[in-house]
Formats: sequence, structure tokens, C-alpha cells
Amino acid sequence: MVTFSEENYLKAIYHLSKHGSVSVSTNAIAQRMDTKASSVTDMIKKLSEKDLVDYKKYQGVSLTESGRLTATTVIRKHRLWEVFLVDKLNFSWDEVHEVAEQLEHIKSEKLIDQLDAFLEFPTHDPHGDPIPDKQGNFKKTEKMLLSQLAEGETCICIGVKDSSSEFLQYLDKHQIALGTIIKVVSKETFDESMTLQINAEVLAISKEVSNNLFVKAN
Amino acid sequence: MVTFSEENYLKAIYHLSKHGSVSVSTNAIAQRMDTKASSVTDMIKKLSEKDLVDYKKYQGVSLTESGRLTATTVIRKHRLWEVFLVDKLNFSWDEVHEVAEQLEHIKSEKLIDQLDAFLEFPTHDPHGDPIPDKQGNFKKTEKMLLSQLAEGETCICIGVKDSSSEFLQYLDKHQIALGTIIKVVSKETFDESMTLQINAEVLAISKEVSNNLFVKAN
DNA sequence: ATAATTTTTTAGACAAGTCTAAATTTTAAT
DNA sequence: ATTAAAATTTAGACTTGTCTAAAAAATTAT
Ligand SMILES: [Mn+2]
Ligand SMILES: [Mn+2]
Ligand SMILES: [Mn+2]
Ligand SMILES: [Mn+2]
Repeated sequence: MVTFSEENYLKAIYHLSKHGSVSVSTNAIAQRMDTKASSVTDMIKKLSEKDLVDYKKYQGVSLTESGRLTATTVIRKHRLWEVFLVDKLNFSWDEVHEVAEQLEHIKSEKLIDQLDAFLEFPTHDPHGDPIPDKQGNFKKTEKMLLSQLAEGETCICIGVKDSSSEFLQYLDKHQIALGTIIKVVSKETFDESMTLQINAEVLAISKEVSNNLFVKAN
Repeated sequence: MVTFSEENYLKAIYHLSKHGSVSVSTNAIAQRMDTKASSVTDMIKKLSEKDLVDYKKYQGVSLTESGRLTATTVIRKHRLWEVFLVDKLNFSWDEVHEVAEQLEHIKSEKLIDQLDAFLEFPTHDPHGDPIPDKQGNFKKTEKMLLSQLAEGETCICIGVKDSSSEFLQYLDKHQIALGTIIKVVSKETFDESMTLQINAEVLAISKEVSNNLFVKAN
């Protein structure tokens, strides 16, 4: 039995360790989870006791295979629920995360299998993040940041790096959604700001924005 | 903020008090929740502190208006999720309760409103129990037990009193579902066992069964 | 009316998860 | 190589929800 809290720690470690490969520091976890380093140490000991992480004092933690699978299962549930909320319950993409944080902890294998089928086996969540399969495997996608494009290039928006409500609402306001075709009209060398063409409209964006939009070449 | 545990206690009190009217004993709550009387006393004090129940030592508890609304909201969520599981995710009626026990605690008013709409505002859950509205009002239905019928009478199955998997699977096995038309062919005065006619089939049932099936006259 | 029984509450303990403050170890700087 | 700074762990405390055992109150039986 894995508790809600343990699941949240595993998820944080997974994300911080870039899919469970590298080892993660206590402080990094504390910062990400908005908690204290001492609480992290306590929890790490419990996770280690349950063989969900490998831990040696002062050396950081990494996920075991079992811990990795637990983490990816939670991520799978989180993203499937996000798809459900957007596709079936008319939530907008900036409203789903908070609710999915709760739903991701519901325990029922049948529930998640049936939900997956009901949603017709989606491959990505509403923010463009890939949904792992039951074994925790992600389909690798070749995505790049909009900021990496040069003048004149065209691309399709396929995801967001920052999925805060503020950023998502900014994108809504300027008609940028997943699937939107974007052309880089010009790019300033000074501050890396860009002028984009989206449909018939022209939009000036900062590096802040181009650095948080994932695109693929068109 | 109401915790999962508090919600479960309020729900238990609600059910034991027949929709929140009468006052409920500590022992009754303990028995229903499969916990100890001392734990119940502890929790009652917390609920009382939050003005969710009225409590005087040794006198039992009753729900306040606020407690009643919290309880009916949880019941509303439980039953809507059960409908979702059966109607959309192909669960059978004997599989949904356990998962709904988890889902009922998810906090999001928008979620439940949208789910209600998505399910097209169902009035009853898969076991025939009524779904309260947002204000906690139930539509009163005039249901009776099959055991109350006399020989020769015909009725429609509209609910179950016992919703254990065992009973529900028994009903499945004998082709009894909500909406099934049942005719009482004969009734023994000795043990109140009955012979039923269901579609073309004849079925002998014990008082145990007839006492747990809600029907309405046809 | 008193005694026996049952119900309910209190007292004290424990596990989970968190915190603050202090101690320890590691890392970076001189 | 020492010293200073940063990161990490430990010690002790607190909250929530639970338990057992004992005390107190209410109910039932004699
Ligand atoms: Mn999310
Ligand atoms: Mn997402
Ligand atoms: Mn149920
Ligand atoms: Mn039900």
C-alpha cells in the first residue's frame, strides 16, 4: 500500500530525475514539493524501507524499478484524468491540473483501464504531455522550443513547458492552442523577442513566451 | 476544510439518523464504520467543534444543517460516480461501490456539476437509490419491499436494500435487474418464501431475498 | 432502591506526516 | 589544509486519526 503522500514524493523524484535516471537531492525535492528538507529526509527513509527508492545518506535518492513504475502510473492517471476533464466535462486546459492532482490517487486498475478505453487511448494530455502506457513507457517525441526557431520558419504548437494557469490563459487570449500553426516572422537578436504570424494575426512575444512553447517543424 | 474521515463519519450519521432527523448513538456509528466507540467520541468532538453536529455528552449526536449538507453532497457525489462507472465505463453494479467510496471525496464543485450534466442529470444510481440535488433534497419515491406483496400481484424492481456484491450477483444470476417486471405467483405463509415469474422463467426465493428488493406496483 | 450491565467517555499510547532548531556532513572558498 | 558556507540529517515536538484499558454515566434487572 502506497499512500497519497508517498505517491506525490515519487512523482516529484521522477520529474526531477529526468524520468528516473539521475539521482536527486533532498533540497530539490523540498523545493519542488514546497516542504522542508527534514520532512523529505523522513519520507525518503520510508520510501527506502519500501524499496521504492535507493538511498544512501547525504548522497541523494534515485527511484528503484518499482518506484519508477509507481511514479509513471500516477502520471498516467493524472494525464488521463486531464484528458477526461477537457474532452468530456468541458474543462479548459488551465483548470484541470488541480482536480487531476486529486484524481491521480484513486486506486483501481479497472477504473484506469476503462477510462483509457473510454477516451479512446489518448497519447497526450491537454498540455501536450505524453501519456505513458501501463508499463510506464513513454512514446518519445522530437519536440523543440519555439525560441530555437529562426526567422521565416513555420511550426506547429504541440505542448507547453510552463503549464501555469497564467501562461495557459495568455495563450488562450492570443489564440494559441495545441495544433496551431505558427510562423516566425522576425526575431530580435537583442532580446530574442519574436513576431509571429498566427492565422491572419500578427503577435509580438517575449523570450519568456517562446521559451515555454513546444513546437515541431512543419 | 472537511477531511475524508470527517466526511465518512457525517455520511454514516446521516444514514443512521434516517436522513438526518433523529439522533444517533456512539455505538451505532462505531458498528457501522467498523471502528471503536472511543474513536467515534473523539471524532464527534471534532465535528462538533466545526459545527457539523450537535452533541451533548452521553446524549448521542445529530447533524446540523451544515453537517447535513456536507453529508448529502458526499452521497450525491458517490451516486453520480456510480452512474458514471456503470453507464460510461462498463462497470457492473456490484463493482462500483468500492471505487465510489474513493471518488466521493474529490473536491471540486465544477467537477460534480459537469459530471451531472455529462450523465444527463440522472435521478437514481445503479442500485435504485435517489441522487440528491445540490441542496441535498431527495425526490421522495413510494417504494415498497417485494416481501410486502400478496399472491397474484405484479411489480417492477426499482432498487435493492442490500447492495452487497453477493446479493447483486445473485440477482444477476437470476435475471433480476432494475426495471424487471416481477409477478408473485405464490407465497408461503410458513416461511414467507415466494415463487416469482420473471419474463418466461419461474423462480423460488426466500424471505431473505424478498426483504431486500424494492419494488413499485405495476 | 440497589445492584448488575451496557454505553459512553477519558487517559494514555502509537503511526503518519509535518515542522523547528540543532548537529553533522559535504562542498566551496581562502 | 583550514575555514566558511551550504546541504543534509537528527532530535524533539505537534496534529490527525486510531487503538486499549480504565473510569464514569446511563440503562436495565432484581
Ligand atoms: Mn497536470
Ligand atoms: Mn498536463
Ligand atoms: Mn455505493
Ligand atoms: Mn449505490
